Amino acid sequence: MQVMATTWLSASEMRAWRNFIESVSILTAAIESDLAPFGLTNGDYEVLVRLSEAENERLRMCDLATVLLLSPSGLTRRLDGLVTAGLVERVASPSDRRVMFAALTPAGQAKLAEAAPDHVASVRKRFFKSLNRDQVESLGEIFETIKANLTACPS
Amino acid sequence: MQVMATTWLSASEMRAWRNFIESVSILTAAIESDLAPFGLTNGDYEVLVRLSEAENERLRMCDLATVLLLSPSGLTRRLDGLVTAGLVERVASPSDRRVMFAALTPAGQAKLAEAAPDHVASVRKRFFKSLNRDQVESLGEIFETIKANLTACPS
DNA sequence: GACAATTACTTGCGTACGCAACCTTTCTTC
DNA sequence: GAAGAAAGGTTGCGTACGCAAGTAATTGTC
Repeated sequence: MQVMATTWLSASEMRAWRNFIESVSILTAAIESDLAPFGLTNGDYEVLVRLSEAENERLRMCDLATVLLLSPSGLTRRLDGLVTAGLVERVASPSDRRVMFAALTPAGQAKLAEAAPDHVASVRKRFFKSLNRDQVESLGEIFETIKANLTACPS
Repeated sequence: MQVMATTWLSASEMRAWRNFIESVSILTAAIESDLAPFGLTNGDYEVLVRLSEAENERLRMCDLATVLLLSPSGLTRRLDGLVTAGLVERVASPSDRRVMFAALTPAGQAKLAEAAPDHVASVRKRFFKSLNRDQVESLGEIFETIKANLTACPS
């Protein structure tokens, strides 16, 4: 499709790209497995966190899907599991009958409180432990930039 | 919720962590969709690249699984698709009859040659475009460190 | 040289998730 | 205020992949 002379990745870019890709794989698997003893997946945990941060510990499904970068159907199924586990409730909106809220239950709050310290420790150990202060700073800046660039050109 | 004295993530760490997580989601989806017109997934592409870099354009299944960070069964299925598409062949090893090689076919080489320029352009556009030289350098260093840390403590 | 133990790969099964299709409710427009 | 458009959510279907179990071949041990 693109006929032009290709500019390959430089050695420096290649190093960044491959290490990044591989780190992501290993990291998510490691953090996932650290979370497994609590009966939560990484995605489950994210749901609980987002709900706990929300007003009244509840969010509309579509808003939750947006912040989690999940498709509507993906969220529906993810929630099914959490509802079955009793950690989250579906609550109909009184004002708009299309809308369902996902609401944290007391059990969900308890589960999050139980898992959070270990999860934070896990992230620290897997991700931040080997980095110095400047690197953490750089990292925040770099991915803020990348995210902005990604959302700017969704094409 | 949090009753105990946990060392939470600092603001700086939080920023790095969330932007990182979100960038990964958006980035992989974007790159995946850039690759879709070629009939390849991200994972497919990685297989083709690794085989193209290997001696005789072939690798033992278990070695390929290792470099791709994929489970044996995951690789078996991934290869099924590529074999059906005619991009890769399974070749029995003459010296060890347990072993199967995954070997790039001419069609596979052609497909890679066809997709690579766009893929590189995609990675550049999505990931590197907004970063300066120093940031790319930092990134390489940071994820090299993280990867080393991850492989060092698999616990 | 027979019999574990190990290695290489595949298959059955379960889970996660995206897309497209669908239903319901609300908003818009005239 | 009725018809069409849009928004919110769920379901059916297909794909990806990990784990555990199974098969086949090789290696190690005595």
